[in-house]
Amino acid sequence: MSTFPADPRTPSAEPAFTSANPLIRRLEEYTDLSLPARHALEKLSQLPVQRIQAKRDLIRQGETPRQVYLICKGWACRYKLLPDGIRQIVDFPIPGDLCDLNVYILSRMDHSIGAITDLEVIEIGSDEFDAIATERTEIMRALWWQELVCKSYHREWIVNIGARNALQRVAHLLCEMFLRLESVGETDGYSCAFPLTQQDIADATGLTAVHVNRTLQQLRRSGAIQLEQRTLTIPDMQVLKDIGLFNPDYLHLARLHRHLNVKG
Amino acid sequence: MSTFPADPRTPSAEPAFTSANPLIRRLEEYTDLSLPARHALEKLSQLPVQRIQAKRDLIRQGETPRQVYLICKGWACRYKLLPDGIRQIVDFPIPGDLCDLNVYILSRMDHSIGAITDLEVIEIGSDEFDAIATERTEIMRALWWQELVCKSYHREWIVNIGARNALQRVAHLLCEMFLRLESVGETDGYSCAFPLTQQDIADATGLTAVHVNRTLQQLRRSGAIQLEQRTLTIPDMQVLKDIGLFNPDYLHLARLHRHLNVKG
DNA sequence: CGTTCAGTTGACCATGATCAAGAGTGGTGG
DNA sequence: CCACCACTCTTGATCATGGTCAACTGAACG
Repeated sequence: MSTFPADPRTPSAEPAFTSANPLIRRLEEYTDLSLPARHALEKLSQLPVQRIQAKRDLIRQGETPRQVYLICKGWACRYKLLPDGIRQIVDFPIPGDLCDLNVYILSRMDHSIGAITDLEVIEIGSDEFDAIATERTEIMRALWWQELVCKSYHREWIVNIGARNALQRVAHLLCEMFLRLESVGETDGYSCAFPLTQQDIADATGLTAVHVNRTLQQLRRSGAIQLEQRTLTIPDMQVLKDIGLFNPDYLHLARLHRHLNVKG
Repeated sequence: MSTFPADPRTPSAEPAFTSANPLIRRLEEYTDLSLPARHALEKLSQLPVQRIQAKRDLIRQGETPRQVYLICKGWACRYKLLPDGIRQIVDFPIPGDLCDLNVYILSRMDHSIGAITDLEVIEIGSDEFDAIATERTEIMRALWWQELVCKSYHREWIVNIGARNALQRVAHLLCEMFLRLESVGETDGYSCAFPLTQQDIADATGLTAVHVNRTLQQLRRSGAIQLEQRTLTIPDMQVLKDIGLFNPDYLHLARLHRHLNVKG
């Protein structure tokens, strides 16, 4: 990444078919990766997988990060704890997401990363990472893209919590997570696994669990969603988007138009 | 930035004295820049200055960014507008801040940038920028540091709006802005220029202007702040930090300990 | 001097918080 | 196999933080 060539994205009608590898799928939202780049990424994914139990932390606020984590399977959460014990979740990393490039730049974690579900992660040490960074500036550029997109999620979460009411907040969160899951192939038609408890949703939206409960019931009653047994179904995404004042631009999903059930 | 050398920060007791140039001051929070790097940055700052009137937008959501803006003088705001007209501010860029590196990676702005005060900005086109990026990976690394720190601000704003009450939110915002201003030499002892209207503060904290008014009065009555004629004075930072549950770690100010009136 | 904009104040209201109790579910060990 | 426990979800009653609406003040500016 010593130079910044022009944006390599091309509006190709049908790009090379996406991999089952979530990282590759994710990065291909941004650019059509070259074959050698894909191979380099495939090789990364063959590093030994670490398994983390649900509710454990990968890393805690204040610690010095030693490697980048690539989420292969399961949901994580980035969160901060206030002195009074309140937990604010600021993002839900899902398969294909990296936590965090700042390993190489910031010396201490300013937030914690916890496992929502059992996780499979790959820990990428500096050596492997530097090798990629050196060999394939194309990949580094795609990784920085991911970092900037995650920053865009953060901005939208500020808007969500600061400017929307309870119903809109919850609807918006469900839209975001569904589309992000869809973009890495983790949905099945109109449904996806949805492992968050109502307390998790509350900590992410700045509401209480009690009120999230009532809000979800309202969304269910209106027919906008089904949510039971940790499975979310969105029969008509447009309805949910309208409720949540959802505009998908901030997800920076270039290939959004190819996705099922989404008008953009 | 084709490789990631180890964190170059050293806990030197007294680094080379900081420049009057806010960008250099800002980047020196992260690393002691080499002399050639400083010269390259000084040269940047000699590009022609653009003046933007207060309340004008530098760039709007949906537009394609064409250059990086460096704020030299004045306050800006990043914000998003909801369909129902509500404005949520997600950051206040101040002198030394760049908006945005994503020019080179993201194709469309997902938010707008407006001028709070009259601004002086330098527009850095791709050519100048690529030259720096190529010649001085040290600078690129420092610029990415700034990007990641800004992302950390975003996270803390999510926490601020999602997990703090009105008094805490406003106190926290005042702490953050004062320390950020201090780190680029824009404070004067216990005081700084503070051009935000109560409506601006409201749009940044998810409150209403009326309630911000009452909250500021409470902070004034408690002696935590003085705020009049667009000048903010914080007689005892510790008091305000306690009110706002403020922990400065997320600012990633390595040289914080050198700052006046701050215990860390 | 009138207009505009920011700040201020008061009365009233509503969204969502708090508190409390109970139901359903899954896992664990006796 | 069942009893127990922990956790999540659900529901109702009540409360409070902060929103809404409206009017007024004061300063800046042409």
